Amino acid sequence: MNKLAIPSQLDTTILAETFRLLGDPTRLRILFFCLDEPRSVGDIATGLDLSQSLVSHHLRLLRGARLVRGNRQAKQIFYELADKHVSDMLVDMAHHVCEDQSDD
Amino acid sequence: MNKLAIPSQLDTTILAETFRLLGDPTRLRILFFCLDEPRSVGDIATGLDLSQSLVSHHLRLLRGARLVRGNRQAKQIFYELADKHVSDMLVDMAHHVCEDQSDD
DNA sequence: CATACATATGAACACTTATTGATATGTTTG
DNA sequence: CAAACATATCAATAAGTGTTCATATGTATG
Repeated sequence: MNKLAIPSQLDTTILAETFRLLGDPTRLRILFFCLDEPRSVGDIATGLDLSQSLVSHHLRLLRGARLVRGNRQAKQIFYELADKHVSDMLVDMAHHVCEDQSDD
Repeated sequence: MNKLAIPSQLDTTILAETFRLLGDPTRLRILFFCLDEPRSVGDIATGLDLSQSLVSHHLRLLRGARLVRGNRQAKQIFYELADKHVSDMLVDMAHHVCEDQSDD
């Protein structure tokens, strides 16, 4: 794909779908919480003060979009970001937004 | 902010807000359409086959988040991405997602 | 100043989605 | 195999959002 080419309508839809998933504060917090090390569902729920059910629901969406992966370890399932692309995306965007904070 | 620091809850909210706005196919198409050169509302509507009203509504949201800027030129108003940060963000993410397309 | 053109706004609707509470599935241990 | 623990799923609800249609605001021109 060219540097500044307008994505096809299909690509746009896929891209939007990814953005949409990242566009929820709870999901973003879950992602950042799993950024450094894999975390179990329970740890996420406790660490972010969310219900286990809610965490599981969000993880399903994130899993469906291949933004996270889960590895079972006995009874627990540890989730981490799917790959370096995803984590880079998050970190880059976080930087963009931080440097972007002009007054409103 | 540190490279891998977990953003504060406030930052997370702001970041999510930005992602959320990018998470709509129509808005994304508008943004990409204005990526190379400023475009009038009418041009956007015609070029993307959207109603003038819809384009205007979306532009208001994008304006509110300082993702686009509009410059009046006689009767028309030309919109362009707010700054290099925003365009870089878009291009970077587009690349990420393109390289990310594994089968599902 | 009236008309035409370009953009913005308001109300309403259909639709999606985040959250909760209850329950089911799966996994280990006694 | 039963009990305990961890995670996933189901159903329901409340809140948010994209889109449309009608109308208003603003700007130039005769």
